[in-house]
Amino acid sequence: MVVGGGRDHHPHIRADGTREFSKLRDYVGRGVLTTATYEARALGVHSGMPTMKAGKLAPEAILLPVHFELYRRYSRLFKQAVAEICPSIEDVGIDELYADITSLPEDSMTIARRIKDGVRAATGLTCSVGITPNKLLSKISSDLKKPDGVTILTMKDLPTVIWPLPVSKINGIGPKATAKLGTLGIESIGELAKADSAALQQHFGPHYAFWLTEVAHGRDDRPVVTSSEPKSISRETTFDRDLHPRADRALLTPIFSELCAQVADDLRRKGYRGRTIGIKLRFDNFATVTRDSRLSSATDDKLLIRLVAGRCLKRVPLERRIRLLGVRVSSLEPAAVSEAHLPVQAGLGFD
DNA sequence: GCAAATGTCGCCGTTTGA
DNA sequence: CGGATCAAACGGCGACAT
Repeated sequence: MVVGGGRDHHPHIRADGTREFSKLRDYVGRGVLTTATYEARALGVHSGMPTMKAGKLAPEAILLPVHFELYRRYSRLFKQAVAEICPSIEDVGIDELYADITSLPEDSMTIARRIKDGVRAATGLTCSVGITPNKLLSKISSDLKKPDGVTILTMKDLPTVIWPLPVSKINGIGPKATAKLGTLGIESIGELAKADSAALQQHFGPHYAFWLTEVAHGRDDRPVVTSSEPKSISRETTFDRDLHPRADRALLTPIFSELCAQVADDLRRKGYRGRTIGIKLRFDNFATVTRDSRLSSATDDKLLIRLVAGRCLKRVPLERRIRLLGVRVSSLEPAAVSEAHLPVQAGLGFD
């Protein structure tokens, strides 16, 4: 079974009230998978994979639609349950968190048990836990035994447990860095730990080279950050088909305006205004461009956002069909602080 | 061919403002 | 008043994450 797809494909309700789910092989569209069961993963399917491509690997898999409201509800329950046990928690997306448990008196295994029991009681779900000296190692460890696992490490375990792993297991080493390290003959974290410092600097620059060496030795002093303010709020959409900037203008314009309205609405609901308006385009060849424009004061007004976003769009050479359009507002400030009712300084006009 | 949505961060070249 | 200089701000983009 897999979850994802894109757009709204919902189970068909039969006459007797039972539900008929769609098969992955029947999917048509440009969506990607949000996740997949371990059975589907065994066939080479994984989250982020284009749904069409997954359909070729696992045609018999059942395709479920995404239910973000439900996931958010369970995310809240899960985090509340852990918060009952752990004093300091950092949010990392919808299904992960870091907790600083330095101050807890119990031993690591007891804490892991309490967390897992608490999460199960609150949600009915299992989770996997890594308990180690820092965030870097905990992130790797929590992934080692899945599902429903516990991994407890100290620095002594580094050579035997961490060093054999591929460098891509390190949070922050993605596909590009992994490939580049591979060309240098560095595949495992252990190989990275003993890699020649000068060679690393040569290829990655002094800053990133230093970081690579630090993380390869399991060193990480980042604190658990318990609160943060958003830096930007955005909306974007991928079209069912690539749209021509002029021939499909009648389709693009209302989508563009709707994205602006949604961003404005998100800003208001979350209590922010922003000074920088930006757009994002992705063309049929998957090349992505962005354009930003800064205002003299922060706004959450959809018409002003639309006006400025429209000016950004005029700065992009439109020689290809467009597959994605996005609108972003950044340089955020709390709406309470910004002067709510100053006269708007820009002239308004429709294009 | 087939590649979402949302967000953060760092780098770098250019612009701007003392 | 015209440059030179330097730091901060801005804007674009790539990499990475869930």
